[in-house]
This record gives sequence, C-alpha cells and structure tokens, in this order.
Amino acid sequence: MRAGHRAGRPSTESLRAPDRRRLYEQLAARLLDYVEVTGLGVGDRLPSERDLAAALQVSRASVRQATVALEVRGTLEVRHGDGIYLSSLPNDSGRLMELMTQRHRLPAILEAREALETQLAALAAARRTEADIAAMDSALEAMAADIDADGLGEEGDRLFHEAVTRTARSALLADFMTALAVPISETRRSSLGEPGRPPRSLNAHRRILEAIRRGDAPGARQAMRRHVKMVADIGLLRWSAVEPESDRSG
Amino acid sequence: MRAGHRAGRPSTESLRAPDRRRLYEQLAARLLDYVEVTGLGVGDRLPSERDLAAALQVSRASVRQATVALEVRGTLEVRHGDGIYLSSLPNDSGRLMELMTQRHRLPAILEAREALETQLAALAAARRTEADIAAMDSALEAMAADIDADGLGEEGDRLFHEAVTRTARSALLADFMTALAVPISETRRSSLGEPGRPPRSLNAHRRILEAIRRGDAPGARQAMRRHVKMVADIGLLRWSAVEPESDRSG
DNA sequence: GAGTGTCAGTGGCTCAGCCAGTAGCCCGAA
DNA sequence: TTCGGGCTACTGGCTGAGCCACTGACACTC
Repeated sequence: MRAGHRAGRPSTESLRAPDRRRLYEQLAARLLDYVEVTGLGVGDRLPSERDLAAALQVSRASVRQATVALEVRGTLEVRHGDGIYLSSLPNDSGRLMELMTQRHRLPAILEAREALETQLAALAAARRTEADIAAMDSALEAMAADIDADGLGEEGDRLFHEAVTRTARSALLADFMTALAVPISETRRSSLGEPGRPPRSLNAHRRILEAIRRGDAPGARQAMRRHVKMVADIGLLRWSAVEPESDRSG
Repeated sequence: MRAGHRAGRPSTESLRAPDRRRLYEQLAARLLDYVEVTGLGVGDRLPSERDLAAALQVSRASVRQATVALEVRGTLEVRHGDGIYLSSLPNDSGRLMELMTQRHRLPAILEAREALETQLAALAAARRTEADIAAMDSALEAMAADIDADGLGEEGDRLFHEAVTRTARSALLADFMTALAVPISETRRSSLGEPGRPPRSLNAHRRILEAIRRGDAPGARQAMRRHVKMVADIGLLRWSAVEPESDRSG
C-alpha cells in the first residue's frame, strides 16, 4: 500500500488486499501468539494492559477490546485490579461459541448425551405430573404411528426426549440439551436408520416412561442409560472407532 | 473478605452475590433483550453506537466492548461506516452466553454438576494414565496441605475436579464444565465453608481417586455422585429450598 | 444511463483523566 | 512476636472528547 515499493517492476504490492481486520482481531491474534511463544500455562498472568498497549503501540482501549474478545472465547480471564490471566489454553479451550457449528466426534456427543439424559430421566421421575406423562405418552404414540407407517419415528423420538427434558425441570440441563440439539438430531438419524432399530428404540422409550410414571428415579436413570448406549451402537460409530485415536493427548 | 462472615451468624443477605459482571456483559445481555423485544431478524440493523450509548447511558467505548463480545459470538456484524447488523438469531448461542454470566439457581447448578461429573468420573476411570493419576494425587496433596493450614482447600478442590475432567478426555463434557466454571466455584466456596466440610470433601475425593485408580467406572460414578450430593448439602441451599418454587413452569 | 463528487451519518481508534480493586509492605497495638 | 489496619503502587474499568476512515444516498454532469 505504501513505501517499500520496488522501483521499476510493475508492482503487485498494490494489488494486495489491505488488512481489513478490525484492530481488536489483529491484537487478539497477537496475544495468542504471545501465549504460544512464551509457553504460558493456564493460570499464568499476562502483562498489564498498559504494558501491552505500549508494546503493541495501540491504545489501552484497543487492548481492552482484544481481551474482551478472548474473554468471551474463554481463553482469558480479566480480574479487576489484579491482571489478565490465561484461563484455558487456546488449543484445547472449550469454545462454547462454536458448539452449535462445530463437528464434534460422535463418541463425545454420545458421552454427553449419556451424562445429561440419564440425569434428566431421574429428575423427570422425581418431578413428573399427569400432564407431563400425557405428553410423553403422546410422543410415543406419534412415534409408534410413524413406525407403523414404515417411517423411522424421528419426530416422535425428538418429541419424547423433549418431553422428558421438560418434565425434569432443570434449567441448565435443558440449556445443554438445546446446545446439543443439532448433533443430537444427527445421532438420532443415524441410530434410527439402523435396521430394525426404530421399534427397539420405541420399546426402550416405553421402559423409560414406565419408570418415570412410577416415580422410580434410579430405574429411569438405568433405562435411559441402556437406551443411550443402544443409540451409540451404530455403524458410523463402529467405523469411527477404527480410526486411530489422534486426540489422546487431549 | 467473605471469610469474615464466618465469625458471626452468616446473614443470608450478605451471602447474596453482588452483580460483579463487567459492564460489557450487562450491555451485551441488554442488546440481546433488545433484539428479542423488537423482534429483529437476521440482517436487520441495530441503532447506532451513539444512540445506543445515549439510550443505555454509557460511553460509546463500553457499547463497543459489548458489540465486540457479540461479534465474537457471531450474533452481530459491525460494519465500519454503515452500522451494526444482526448476523444470527441469539436464541441458542445466547443461552450459552448466559451460562457464563448469569446467576442460576443453585439446585439447577448442582443437578447439572451431578450429571456431568458422574459421567466424567466414570470416563476417567476408563481412560486414566499414570500421569493423570499423578495430577489428581498432586491436587489432593495440595488440598490436604491447605486444610492442614486451616484453609478451606478450595484451590486443591478445583485442581482435583479439573484433573478428573482432563482425565475423562470427553470434549463436550469438558466444554460444559468450562461453561459452568463460575457457578461451580460458587458452589465450591459455599460447600467448603460448611463447618467440618473440607476434610470430608477431601476424603470423598480420595474415594473417587481410588475408584479411578483401579479403573472401576461404576465405582467412580457412585463415589462422585455421593460427593456431589454432599456438596449439595449446604446451608444456602437449605435456605433456598424454602423459597416458593416460582419457576415451576420451566 | 453511467460515473463522479459531496455530505451526513456511521464506526474506529486514540488519549487523558479519574475511580475501583488488589496485593504487598510497613507500622503500631496487643 | 503476631496480627490487623492503613498506605502505596499497580492493576483494570469506564468515561468523554476528539479526529479520522468508511459507507450509502443523493445530486450533478457528461
């Protein structure tokens, strides 16, 4: 864009797109570089805002925007009066913002499903009302009708699990289930696509509902665990398990 | 400063956490409310920074931090010279953001902890390495040393649970634990503040570790469940449970 | 109709100032 | 000697003013 032109040659430099990234984005990237280069670990402290601003030759307000961005991403923690700390390494950080779009490996999704849904089933057994049970019944009827009509029963499956979640009345668990809605719908499709799986899933749902109906929290937990493990038994996962475990270093 | 309250009767009022959220977090939440209330759709334009700053009675720089946060989350797109646009509806990602900033009721947090941490313990038992066990051991030594010095063992407690999470090698579950890091640290403080609780927690941790060490997944699950239920037994929760259930409609 | 220039409004960044919070150190009282 | 309180230096938090870069709309000219 400016000086540094080589005289004589037709300049390709001027054809290079200018860096249109916001300054905070550039600075956030520089901070991540700094973390990597210095080998900082979780809990370590970064230089002060004033020092960073001086070193990077920008205003403190701009450094602040960059730290906000990295705070939202879970990488940094900014403590008032104390300093800026690394709260998770950028590589393995829980980037919750990407949760909705990122492809997680199927085993991780199924592990999370097991954790959440067994607890939801137990809480549903403890907290169900007549209306809750009716909703779960209705979902299973819809699933059965779909399966009788040679469908996979996906909609009924979804309705049933949603009804269990509502019955449990546990806000955070419901939030996590919402966050996992897209990957869960994928595991649902894969599972119900297994030969002979729809009626087996329907039967598993019925066992869960019966435990919930009689208020048997451990029984509901157990029935749901069996169901989720059955869901896990799909061809795609069997293929996936053959892959080398490349993220063992976690 | 909180520890001083143990000298006399703990006032229930003084145990209520003040709103320590950064201004940008509060403003980001306000912007999401605005989007919801006005029914804005993807591609719609928000008011200008200057108008927002005036309406919200804050500086433009503070509005800017909030828009950066929402930009990182993919909710907003900020175009130089043009305006601030909604780039995706905040429904699901908005709920995840609230997980990191909003005060949830304690029972919901503890229910989620039970779901996640029992599964993490079981997976840790299945997947632990010698290095994992050493890290958990080290955390418990730190906790024990702190308790011997009349501390509450909070740091060791945190290190232990983090080590279990790392040992489990389940990305989504780790993500969810990260999302709950702030409320969990509060339940930790409340629990360890109970009279005589630190050594009991330490013993519970040791039982968890022994089950993990011998690769006993159901045993680890059970030990963790007992531990989380013990954590749930705190004065603040007993007080909280007396409140009318105002969010039964879930 | 196409191209160019102008303008008003927009966001982008800087700077200086002042306040709140934190950790460490020192001094005085018990 | 120990403990607690006060002070200090440093930290982040936020504000407001200023000026510049960018954008889209509109008007004008060819």
